[in-house]
Amino acid sequence: MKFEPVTIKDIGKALGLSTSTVSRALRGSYEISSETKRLVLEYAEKINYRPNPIALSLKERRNHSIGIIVCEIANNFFSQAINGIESIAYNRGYHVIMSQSHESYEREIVIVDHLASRSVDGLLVSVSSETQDYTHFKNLYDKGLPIVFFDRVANEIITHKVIADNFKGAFDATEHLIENRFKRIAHITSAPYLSISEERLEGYKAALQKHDITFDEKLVHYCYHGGMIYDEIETALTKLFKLKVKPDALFTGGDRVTTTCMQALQKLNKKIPDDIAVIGFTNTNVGELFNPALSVVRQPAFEIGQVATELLISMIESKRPVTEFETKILQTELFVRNSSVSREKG
Amino acid sequence: MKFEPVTIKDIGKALGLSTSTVSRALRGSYEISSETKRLVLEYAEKINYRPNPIALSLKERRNHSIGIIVCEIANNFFSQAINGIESIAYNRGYHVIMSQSHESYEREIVIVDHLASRSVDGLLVSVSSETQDYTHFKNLYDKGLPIVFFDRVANEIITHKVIADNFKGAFDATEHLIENRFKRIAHITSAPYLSISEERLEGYKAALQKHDITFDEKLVHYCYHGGMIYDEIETALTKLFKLKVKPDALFTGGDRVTTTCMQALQKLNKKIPDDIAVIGFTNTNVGELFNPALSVVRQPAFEIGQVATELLISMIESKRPVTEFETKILQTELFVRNSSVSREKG
DNA sequence: TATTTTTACGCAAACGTTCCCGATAACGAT
DNA sequence: ATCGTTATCGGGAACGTTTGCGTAAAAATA
Repeated sequence: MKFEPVTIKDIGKALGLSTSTVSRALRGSYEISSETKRLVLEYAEKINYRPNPIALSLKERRNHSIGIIVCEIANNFFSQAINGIESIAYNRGYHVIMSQSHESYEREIVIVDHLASRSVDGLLVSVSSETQDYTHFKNLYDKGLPIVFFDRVANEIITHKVIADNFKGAFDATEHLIENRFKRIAHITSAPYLSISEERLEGYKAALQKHDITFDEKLVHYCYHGGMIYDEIETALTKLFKLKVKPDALFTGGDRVTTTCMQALQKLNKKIPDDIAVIGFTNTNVGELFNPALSVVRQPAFEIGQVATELLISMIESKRPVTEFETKILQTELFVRNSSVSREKG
Repeated sequence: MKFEPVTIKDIGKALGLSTSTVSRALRGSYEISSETKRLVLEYAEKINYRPNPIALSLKERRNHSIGIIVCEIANNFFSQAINGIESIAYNRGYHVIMSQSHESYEREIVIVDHLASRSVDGLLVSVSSETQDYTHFKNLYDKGLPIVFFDRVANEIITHKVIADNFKGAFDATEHLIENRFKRIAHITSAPYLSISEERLEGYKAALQKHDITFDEKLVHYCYHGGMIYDEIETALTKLFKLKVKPDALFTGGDRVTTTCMQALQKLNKKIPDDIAVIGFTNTNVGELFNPALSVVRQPAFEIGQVATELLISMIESKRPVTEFETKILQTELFVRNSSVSREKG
């Protein structure tokens, strides 16, 4: 099934004009008589002519499309971020091409290669949780393909980056727990080499230190699949509850990690916040409907997407090579609800 | 910022061969000596040659990309459906280009026009809640652009469609409420002209009829923005509670409608299921974490996306015009939890 | 009237590929 | 020696556009 496109040539033939004249008339060039312009415009309108974007891309060596690589779309944070991306891209005349790495390094490589073989003008990337080596990005970037990282960034690559203030978000969440008299705060998070994991861990540590609580390695668990695999989370929780001195609170470092933890806690029959208090990084918009209402650190996902896209497009459209790069850090928001406020201790 | 592409011409120049020879060598044509092939292949590998997909698209008049139009990505059902779409498209070598109508008819028209001006080989569409006129789709479809509708379909257009069994899903949900002794069942749903709304309403009515409960128009409320606007939902609920004979149960017809209803009920201080029982169409995967655990009708979103994509690609790749169309109906799943089971009445 | 300027348009190349049609050489067959 | 084959390659058109350059006719100027 193919559909017969109407081209500039068809207009020319119908009107007895050359393609160049038609092209110029369409663009309103001054060297075409107004009479001819009228004729062309009217006819084009009549047969509903649309310029072929592929031909244009070939000429201009531009696609007017940007590629997005994220781990999952079905994730509150990323779907909101993509929303922000799309809102800017759309206004600037760019298409958005999406791919999911499903947290797989292998797949990320294939996708990058696939997307970047010049079918895309730039890349918006949040790396997979498996990714430790960034040469697949580096190669393309060095060849001149604009890339902007958001959320999970590749620190090795010098380009624009847009992230939430993960350190402060984690610090605030942890301090909030401490201020509510919780002393033994566990931390379940994503893969350790992920930039977000590191930043959040540092925030968590800093809050403990500020309040003279010694950091205990045994209270930190990394889930290499970012909460996508239930068992990984349940195992981590089980281990935590087997500790001689059990944790009385839990700070989770990721969207999926948080909700999966909640499910696992329910299954393990743990009462929140009595058995364990919970606060987590997540962008769910139904936290207040949970039982109990879930305290969360919320990232400005939509804005992160927007800012990243603006930076990317500025790179794409820049005439001269960009040499000054910035890392934008957007503030998180703390929503305190019942899951992190002890009824006894309060 | 642009990056200098390596073309078939560069290879030719470097090796003293014509572009045609290089092209043929790359494709392994039999009329090229194995020695030349080796040379070309090696050199291409060395300089990391990638064929320019844009040039190919221009030649083949194919893009190997499919457009998706949905109302919102940040929606459990759609993000899961897109997941399914992407899983198939990826394997078949297609890119996925996404757009959001944000439930706006105007915007849908712009998007369709934008996407379809031959930059896309086919369209996967779930129409916006505002859309009542389908000529923008019809025009393109008649010109030969393959379109497959999923979830919210345009019945007027004869093509493949993939939907959940909305009638049965609604029937089951309603009957479940009835079997749990609820008698006055309200129904809050999306825009009335949406195919899904109609199908679900019919299922709801059928269940009432089966159990000899007379249908009461006053118990049905349409939310034209599909739950995206909080006030619309709260207003509907308030009206329901002002009825002389108040409803004792609520069946919600959509992902966003359901979660927003839950939020509004919480704000209105209604106890579930004592004040009102709730069951709703939603694909949230945290329903069991709600307070109380939420009963849901779940659509096979991922599979719907997959099937729709398979049908679309089969249309795209079909040599002869497709004349036989099917409407695939996939079964929903009922998850009964506490929100729809009365403690008193049970 | 002869010359210059302006107006309005066409030709052809280019973007990167593929592919039809030749072309050239080597080689065996006649 | 001539011819037909076969193997191997190049030329050039085509996909739909844009654009630099050239040029005829018309208009303006001398």
